[in-house]
Amino acid sequence: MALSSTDKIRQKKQKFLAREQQIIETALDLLLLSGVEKVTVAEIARRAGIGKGTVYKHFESKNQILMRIMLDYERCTAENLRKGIEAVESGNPGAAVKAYFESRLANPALDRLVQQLEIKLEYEADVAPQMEELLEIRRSSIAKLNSLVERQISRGVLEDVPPHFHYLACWALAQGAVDVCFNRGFSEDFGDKEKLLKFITSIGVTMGNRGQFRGSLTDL
Amino acid sequence: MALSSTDKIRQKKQKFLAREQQIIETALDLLLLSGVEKVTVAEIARRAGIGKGTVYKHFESKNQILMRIMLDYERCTAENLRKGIEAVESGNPGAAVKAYFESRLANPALDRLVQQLEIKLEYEADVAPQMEELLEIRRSSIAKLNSLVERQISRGVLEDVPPHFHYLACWALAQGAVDVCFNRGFSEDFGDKEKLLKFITSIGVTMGNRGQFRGSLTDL
Amino acid sequence: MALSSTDKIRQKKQKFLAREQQIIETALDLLLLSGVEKVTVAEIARRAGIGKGTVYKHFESKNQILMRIMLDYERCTAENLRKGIEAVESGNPGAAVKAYFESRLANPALDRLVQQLEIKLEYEADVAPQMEELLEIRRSSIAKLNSLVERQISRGVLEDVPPHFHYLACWALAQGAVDVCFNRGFSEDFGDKEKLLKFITSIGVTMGNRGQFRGSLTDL
Amino acid sequence: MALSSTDKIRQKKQKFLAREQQIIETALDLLLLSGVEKVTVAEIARRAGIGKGTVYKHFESKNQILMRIMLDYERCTAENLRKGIEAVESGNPGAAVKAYFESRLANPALDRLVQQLEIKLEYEADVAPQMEELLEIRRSSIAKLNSLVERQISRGVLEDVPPHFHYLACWALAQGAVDVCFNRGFSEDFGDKEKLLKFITSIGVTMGNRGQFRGSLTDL
DNA sequence: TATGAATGAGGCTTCATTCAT
DNA sequence: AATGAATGAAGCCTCATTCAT
Repeated sequence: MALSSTDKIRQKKQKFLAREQQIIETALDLLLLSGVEKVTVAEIARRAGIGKGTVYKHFESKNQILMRIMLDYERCTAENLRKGIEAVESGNPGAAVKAYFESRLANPALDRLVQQLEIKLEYEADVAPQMEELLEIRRSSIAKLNSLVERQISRGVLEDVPPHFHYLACWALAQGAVDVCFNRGFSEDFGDKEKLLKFITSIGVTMGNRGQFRGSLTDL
Repeated sequence: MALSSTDKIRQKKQKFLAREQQIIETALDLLLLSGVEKVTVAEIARRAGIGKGTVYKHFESKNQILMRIMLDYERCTAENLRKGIEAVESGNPGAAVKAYFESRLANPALDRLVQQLEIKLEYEADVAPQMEELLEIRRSSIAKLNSLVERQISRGVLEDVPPHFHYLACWALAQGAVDVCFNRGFSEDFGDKEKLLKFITSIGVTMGNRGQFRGSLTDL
Repeated sequence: MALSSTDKIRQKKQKFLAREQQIIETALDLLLLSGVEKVTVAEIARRAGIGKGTVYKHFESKNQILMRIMLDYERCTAENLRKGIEAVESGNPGAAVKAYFESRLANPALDRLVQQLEIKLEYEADVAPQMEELLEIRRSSIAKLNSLVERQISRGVLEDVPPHFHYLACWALAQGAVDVCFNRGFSEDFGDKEKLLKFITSIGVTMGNRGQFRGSLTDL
Repeated sequence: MALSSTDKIRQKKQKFLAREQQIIETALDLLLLSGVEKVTVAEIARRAGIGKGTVYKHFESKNQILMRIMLDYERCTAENLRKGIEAVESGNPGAAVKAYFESRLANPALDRLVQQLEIKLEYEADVAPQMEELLEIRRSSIAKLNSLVERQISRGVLEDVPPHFHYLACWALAQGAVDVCFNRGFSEDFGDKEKLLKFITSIGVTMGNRGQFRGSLTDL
């Protein structure tokens, strides 16, 4: 039953990577629980059941952990969007918007967290390369969206405004929908969040369609 | 021309209040300039040209300063909304939504700052009473909106969904519109923010109107 | 007996400056006692009877404290050298060298400490401006020495080698003399350090004089 | 052609010793490159192409590595000095001093490094035995020097001062000459370090000779 | 009343050393 | 024997708040 040396090494690497994932998940849990500014490296380590030093074997800095969470999320969102765009091309016109909304509203707490992380990390020098990578992902998504929207405008499905108006409006609504879920005073008493988010998604799917505005866009 | 004792006292009070306002404004400037987590009490005092100790004569804690900024803003928004609702009652159906959007999008940077302050202060014990006050303002606005929306639903202007769906969707869009203005990668290359915000406002004004969804709401 | 407001302010400033001096002196004591790498900011603060934070009201970083000690010492040495050069010009040919040696050997422990500080701080970014200032002081001393030595060479007092040979040799001997005082194994058993340093100073004063080498310099 | 068991063991020992040497050399390279306080065990291991744990199979602690470098150097210097003293006894009076200077100035960077290591390790408990060994080497050299100098004094070659004055002065000059090579501000602009060191060596060879001081030693 | 020096808890990070594989 | 992941003590620095003047 002896494992070969290669196997042992592979096993070790697996364990190492598993621990990395564990750090990220612990960090994520804590971030969701206590808020971005309350989480410390010491606490992450304690909760993950490891030493502080171990964290730094996996990540160069605390910011790198946060950045990793952001990047993972951004990649996931971009992938979902990509699938949605594909579905549009297969003849399902609302699919992209729907996919985007569902991707972001599937876990609003996480989405909101990532929004906050972005604010925190925006100009932190030690994660600049990763931030650039993130922006690159977005730019790629934008490029795809632009051509998609342009086609839909030329087909008369969407209002003839600059393409980015459409997807930025969409993004705005999704962004805001997430906030709705958490803001005290407005939403805390409403138990039917699910339905609300569906309603908002419906708006997202139809907004910007030609004819919706009934003349209110003449001044654009 | 010596001032009477009463006058002197009044003058002093005026000066004291003026200084308080100055602290708030300086803090606001710095918050907008550097971000919520970068501003220190020392810097506020320095920029306001007063001593750090003086700041604590006016506010019990740093959080109280931030809270005050939030409250001022919330009151202003609520007041604008109130005027909008009045206008609706004077026969201008879209006025409330328009007023609300314009109020929040007039200074997106400030709006965004306040969103962040709310996250930061959400569960800080030392501003709990003021936070309650803020929530009270919101509840009051909500009550007004609820009856307004109910009337518009019964008149067939708006879709027949729970009233809060309408204003929360509206709030979400406004919230998101603000974020659009600042997020890197999505919006940095677009110079026509003005028009974009008008476009989003247009969506806000028409969204939720009956007939917009063309059957997509059957499952609510 | 009431002090005027101005007096009070002045008194406060004095106290503040006195504390700054106290920090430097405490730091110096500790550095001499325990070695450059053993002294911590916490320890300095504790020994000075103040809080850690207070240290950072006076100095931007730990390195700045060390740099200050270096600069103070360098200025003092440069001033002593300047006086020595003046004395040379008043007709006392060995005065400069003697002044230099006496200045540095007056407190060998301090001189040695400063040598070590220089190594530590050499390429630390946060004290680069002050390091430049220190080098400027040295350059100024060098310029004076150069012209002095050139005159003595042309008068036939010193060997005709590049001027900097003379003062660098001098500097080397002083530098080394300091080390002699502290190196275990060589000097620990000798109680007559005073006389030894005088002997070395004598060498310093006469070395490089014309005729000393008796032909051993022909290959230069 | 299978190797005998004894041969295999011998081969293994060879390899083990070679690795030890490699660690020392890698450490030395790094120390010269980055400075005593910047080198970590991890970096040494990485550069040597071995694991960190392996380093600790060869040395009990990081300090032991540094100590070893010192001891190697000290032994080398002592050996050179011994040869110089032999040459003196063969009728070459300046040979000892010359050998000593040449030994130390042959690689000033290394000499300087060792000076710094000595400061660092001076009172470190875990290398105390090795430090004692080093001091023993020095004492042995000193004993030889003492008798040599005494003979030269009695022959009228050297000034009649306590013997250790002579070799300590010599040591001081060598020590300082090394520093001259590296100190910024004094030496950075001079390209003719070679000649300078020869000049200083010349001084070393002649200093302390009878008649040099022309009466300036009367007060000793 | 206004001030700003003083405080110290608490955060991030480094690195020599250990030990299970 | 060789490895390198894990550890945690220890260091530097920040900043909201207090308090003597």
